[in-house]
Amino acid sequence: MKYSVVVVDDHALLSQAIGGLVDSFEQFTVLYTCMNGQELLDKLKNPKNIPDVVLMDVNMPILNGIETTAHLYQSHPQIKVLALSIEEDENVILKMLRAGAKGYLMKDVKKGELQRALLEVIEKGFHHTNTVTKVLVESLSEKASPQTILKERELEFIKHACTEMTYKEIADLMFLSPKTIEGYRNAIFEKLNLRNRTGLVIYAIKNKIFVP
Amino acid sequence: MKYSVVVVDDHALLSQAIGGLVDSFEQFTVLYTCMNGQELLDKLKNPKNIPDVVLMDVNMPILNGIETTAHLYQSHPQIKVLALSIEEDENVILKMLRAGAKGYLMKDVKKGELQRALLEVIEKGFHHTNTVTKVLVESLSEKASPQTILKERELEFIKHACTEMTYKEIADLMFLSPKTIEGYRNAIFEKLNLRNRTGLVIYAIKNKIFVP
DNA sequence: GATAATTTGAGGGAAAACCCCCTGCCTTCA
DNA sequence: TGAAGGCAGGGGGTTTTCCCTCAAATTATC
Repeated sequence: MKYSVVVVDDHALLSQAIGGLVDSFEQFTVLYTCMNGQELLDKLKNPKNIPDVVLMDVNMPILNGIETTAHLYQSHPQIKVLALSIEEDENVILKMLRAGAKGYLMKDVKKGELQRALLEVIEKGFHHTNTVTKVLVESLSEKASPQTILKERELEFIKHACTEMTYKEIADLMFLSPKTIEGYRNAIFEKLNLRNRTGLVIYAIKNKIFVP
Repeated sequence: MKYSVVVVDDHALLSQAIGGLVDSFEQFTVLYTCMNGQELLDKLKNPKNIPDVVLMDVNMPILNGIETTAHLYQSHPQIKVLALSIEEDENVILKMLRAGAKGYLMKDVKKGELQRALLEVIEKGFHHTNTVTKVLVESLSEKASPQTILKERELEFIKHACTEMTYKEIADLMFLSPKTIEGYRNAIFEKLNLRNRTGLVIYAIKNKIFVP
C-alpha cells in the first residue's frame, strides 16, 4: 500500500509537475492536487480524500499555506503537512512551523531530497533541513523581531510614514499633536538606529511593516 | 524523432519536475537541465548539446533569463526560447520578448497548454498567450515605462536617494554639486508627480529601480 | 495613595529638504 | 550660424525634518 499525497499549489504547472515527481516515487501516490487552501479544506470533507501527507505551497490566493495548515492542524492532526516554498523568510518559516507544518522545503530541493523528506515525515513525523534547523535555533536566542520592540501605535505611524504625507498630516490623521509624532519618530530612530525618514521607509519595507 | 528540450531553472525540484512533464509528451524529450544561464551557455559549446527548444526561467542567479536569452539569440538563433516565469510584470515580459523569446508562459499554465506551446513554437515559431498578447498591444499605445522617461543619471540618483544619505552626500558620491542633485530631484518629482523623497523611495521600490 | 513609567505634548534651534528663478556651456540641427 | 534644448550649477527663501530638553497627563505598580 502506497502512502497518499496531496499537492496544494496555485501554479497548475508546478502542482502537476511536482505531482508527477511524487508519483514516480515507489512508496507514494498522488491522490489529487488543489489550487488553494479552500479547495483542499472542501475536499477533505469527504473521508475518501484524506491523504497521509500534504505538500503545501505557502503563497496562495484565497487561503494561504499558513492559514490552511493551521486549519488542518485543528481538524485533521493526523495529516502531515510539508511546506514547499520559494520564500526563505525567517518569519514565514516560523509561522508555518507554528501553524503545525512538519517540515519546510525550499523549492530548489532535489528530487531525492523530496523523497527523503516524504519518507521521514511518515516515519519520524517530521523532517527539517539545515536551513530550517538554523532558523529554529536562531529564533530561540533572538534579537527580538521588529514587531516585538515596536509598539502598536508606532507601527501604525510607520505605515503612514511610508507615504508622501508630512508628519503634520500624519498627526492629523492619527489625532495626535505633531510633537507627539516627532516623539514617535525619535523613539523609533533610536531603537532601530536610523538617521532619517528614508531609512525608516526602507526598514519598514524590508521588514514588511509596510508593503508597497 | 522527438524534439529535444532543455529546462533552465535554478530551483532543482522545479526543473526536474518540469523536465518530467516534458518527457511525458510523446513529441518531446528532455536533453538535460541547467541551474542558470551560464551553465546553459557553457553546455551549448558542445554541438551535441543543442536542443530545439529551451524552457527558460526568468529569475535566476548568475545569468538571468533575459540576459541568457539575449546571448542565445545572438549565438544560436535557431533555438526557440520559451520563457517560463511566475513574474507577470509587464516590463519583464517585454524585456524577455525583446531579448528574443518566442513565447512567455506563466508558471500556472496547465500541462496541456505547455505541450501546445511547445508544439506551436516548433511549428509556427512562436506561441503567445492572451496575457502576453494583451501586454504587447498595450505596449504600443503606452504611457512610456518609468525607465524610458528617466535618464541613466537620474536612475542612478534615485538608487542613492533610497538610502539614508542626504542629498549633499549623494552629490559627493556622484561628483556633482548639491544644486545639480536638487535639479535631478525636481525634474523627477515633476515627471513622476511626486511630493517628496518618501514618495520617490516608494516609487523606486514599486518600479524595481531600487530593490530593498 | 504614592511612586514609577508611559504616553502625550511643547519650545527652540539647526540642518535638510523643498521650491522658484536664473546663468553659462555644450550639442544638434534646421 | 544661430536657435533650441539638455545638462550642470548658483542665489535665496520657505517648509519640513531632525534633535535636544523639559513638563503635564495618564496609566501601572507597589
